[in-house]
Amino acid sequence: MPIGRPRAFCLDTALNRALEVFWRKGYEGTSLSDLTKAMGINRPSLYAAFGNKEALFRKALDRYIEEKGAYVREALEAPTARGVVERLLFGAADMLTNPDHPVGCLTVQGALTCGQEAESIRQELAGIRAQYETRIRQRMEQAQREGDLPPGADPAEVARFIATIAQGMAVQAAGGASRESLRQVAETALRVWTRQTVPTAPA
Amino acid sequence: MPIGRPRAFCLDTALNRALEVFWRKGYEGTSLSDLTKAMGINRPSLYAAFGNKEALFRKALDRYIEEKGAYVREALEAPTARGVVERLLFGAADMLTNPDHPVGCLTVQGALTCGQEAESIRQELAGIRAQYETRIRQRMEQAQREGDLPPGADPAEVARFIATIAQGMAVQAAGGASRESLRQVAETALRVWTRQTVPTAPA
DNA sequence: CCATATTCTTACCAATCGGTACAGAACTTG
DNA sequence: CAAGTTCTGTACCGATTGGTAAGAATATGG
Repeated sequence: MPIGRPRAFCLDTALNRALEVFWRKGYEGTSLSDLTKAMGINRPSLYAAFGNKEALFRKALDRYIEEKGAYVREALEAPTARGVVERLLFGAADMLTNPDHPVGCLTVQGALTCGQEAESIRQELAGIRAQYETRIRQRMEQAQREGDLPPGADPAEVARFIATIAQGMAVQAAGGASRESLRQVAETALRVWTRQTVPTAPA
Repeated sequence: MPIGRPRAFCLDTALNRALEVFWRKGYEGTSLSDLTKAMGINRPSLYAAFGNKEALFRKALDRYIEEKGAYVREALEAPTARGVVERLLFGAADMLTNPDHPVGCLTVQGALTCGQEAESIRQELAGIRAQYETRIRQRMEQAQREGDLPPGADPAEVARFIATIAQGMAVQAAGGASRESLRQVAETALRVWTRQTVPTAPA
């Protein structure tokens, strides 16, 4: 046990509370008072433990990606390209509407736009979304090497398309879309999966 | 000409400037100072002419829908279902990346999440997005009556899928996606259009 | 018990937030 | 010209923003 007065709150749960608030209200929409109230601590405790609002957001974002983004990592490990997409889209539908936490996706609704002071947060989130697309593309390239994706298909195009649908689902979730409706979107996308990966049908 | 001191600025261009700022920074990310600076007027002039920040946003939103959403109305009037979708998606790709105004879609990035005070704006935007989907659905129902969409297809499902893609494109645009990449997404979606509208292929 | 180290609480900071009071300027009407 | 009306500019409002100084409180190591 470290020397000095012991911390009266749990870092872990406090961070979880902060994540929830940022998730619901976005970076700019969340005030320090919102945070301290939800975390059950005073302002100086927050600053001592997490730095400042921006640093706290980044820590919450790390946790979000680690925990709520776990399904993405698992999906990318599915044996077939089709399985990857299936897990990505249904995983998104479930995560985005999970009643155990706020709806939608933090990387989309955290700061899609913002004032000057939050610009670096906005860019970080955009970078994470870009990474998401990149990882799908790399997985599709692998699938193509493995003969799992037709040689004529464009992995980048497939990845962008899937990422766009997933991000659209995030917008839908932010607007209150039900899990069933998002699952239907995933189903629709999957129904055409095989066809979609073939750029041009031979005449 | 009305009695009293004449207004020293143009209502129309001032509103356009306001729209541009809200579009770039979102409702919460835009401050009164941002607005007055961009509009070239002082605070009391803004309040006298437009009410308050929220009323100004709503007026800017009206103009946005009227002008930048024109392509949606035109798209819905295309003769075939496929033509409708084609115009919707390529129109979105072009509008979302038009260099003459901010990138992305105001109804998506204006206030996807927010603090308490902007809640009514958030809901209004969500409602407009829902309307967008509804209008597509109604057009697909019409197409189905006209035999333009297979009887087995679900107009609501098609509409939701198209709306989701369009909204995903808006997120991509907010992240800096190029016009070409969004056009590619539109192309990908259209390539599978015919197949997609047939729920289950007969065995 | 003392010294040291860390956290907690209270109270505060300057800056900015959205919004407005007020006086003078600029116009029309008579 | 004078009266009436509306806009503009300055200067301000209370509330809230993110962030912190200072001292009391609580632990460990001696």
